[in-house]
Amino acid sequence: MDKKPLLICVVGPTAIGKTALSIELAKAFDTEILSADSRQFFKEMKIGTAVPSSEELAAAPHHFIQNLSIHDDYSVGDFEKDALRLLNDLFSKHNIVIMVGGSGLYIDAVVKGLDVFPEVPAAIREGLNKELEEKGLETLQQELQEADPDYYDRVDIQNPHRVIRALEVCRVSGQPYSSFLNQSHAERPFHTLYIGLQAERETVYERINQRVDIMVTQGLVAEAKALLPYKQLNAMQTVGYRELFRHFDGEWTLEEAISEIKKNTRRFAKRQGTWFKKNPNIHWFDYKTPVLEIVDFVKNKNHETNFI
RNA sequence: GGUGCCUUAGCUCAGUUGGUAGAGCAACGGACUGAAAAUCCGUGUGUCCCUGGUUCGAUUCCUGGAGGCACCA
Repeated sequence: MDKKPLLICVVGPTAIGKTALSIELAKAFDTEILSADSRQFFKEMKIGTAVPSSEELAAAPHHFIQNLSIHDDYSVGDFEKDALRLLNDLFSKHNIVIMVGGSGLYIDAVVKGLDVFPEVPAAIREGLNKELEEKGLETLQQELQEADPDYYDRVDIQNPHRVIRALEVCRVSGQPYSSFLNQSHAERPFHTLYIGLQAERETVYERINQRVDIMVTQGLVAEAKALLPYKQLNAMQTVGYRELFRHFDGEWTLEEAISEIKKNTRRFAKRQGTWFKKNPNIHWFDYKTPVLEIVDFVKNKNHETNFI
C-alpha cells in the first residue's frame, strides 16, 4: 500500500462521547483535531452546539471550532476546500490527524469529495425560494422536469431543498444538474480509518436528555434569547435554538420547548445513525470501550495495512 | 352507599345498525452532492378492562365484577 498519512475519523450519534475520544486520540498520537460539525463552526452558538470546553480545547489543537459567524455564508463545499487545505498543512507536520464530527455529509465531503458545481449567486436561490412561496412546489417541479429529466426521475421530488438546489445549478449553468454528478475524483493524499462510537438506543437517548438539561443549566436559554433577532438565518435552523425561539414567541412554555429540544435531538441522532449505518468502512466500538483499546486498534490497523 | 357517564394503539380519542378496528401526536424504518442539527419519504405497533350469557359469530347487545370521573347522600 502507498505510504500516505492517515486521517482518523471519529463518528457516531450526538452525545455519545466523540469529543472526549478525539482528544484522547490526539494526545496519544501527538496530533491535532479537525472538527466536522456543521454547527460548532459558529462562534455565537456555544452552549447549544456542545462545543468542547476550554479545558478540552486546550488539551489538543482544534480546527473549525467557533471560527465563523452565523452571519457568514458557509456550505459543505466551502468546508471541503477549507478542510483539504488545512489537512495539507497538518500532514506536513503529522502522520496522523483526527477528524471528528456528527455531520455525515461534511465528513463524506472531506473523505470522498463532492462533485464540482458552478458557483450560484445568492440572488438565484432567493428568487427560487420566492417562487416556491408564490407559485408552489409544482411549478418548480415542472421546470426541473424540463431542465433535467434524469434527475427529475430520481430526486426526492417532494423535497423543496433538493428541487431548488438542482434548479439553481441548471439556471446558472444552462446545463442539467445531473451532468455535474459522478465526476471522477482525484484520489485523496491520505488514508482514512473510521472509528464509530455506538450504544443501545436507550442509552443514547438518556445521554441526550441529560445533556439538554445540562445545557439549560449552563445558560442555553439566555444564549438563544440573544440570537432571537437572527432566527431566520440558516445557521439558526438548529435544534436547541429553534424550539426556544418558539418559546420566546409565546407558542410554547419553557418546559414544552425543552422537551421538544430533547425530542428533536433524539430524531437527529436517529438520522445520524441512518447515515453512518450505510458506510461499511466504519469500525464500531461500544461507547464505554477504554481509549487504550482503540489506540491499540489504530496501531494494529496501521501496522497491518502499513498506511504511513 | 345511590344514580349517571366512561374504559379501544405509547398518549388523546373516533368507530363498528353484531362480521376482530382508525385518526392526530409519539414511536419506528428510509433517502440524502454547497440549507445537512437542514429537508423530504414511508410504516399501525391492538387480549377493543375482566367475566359469564345470547348468537353461526360479541370490541359492539345483556348479566355480574374491577378501575376512573361527575352529581346526590
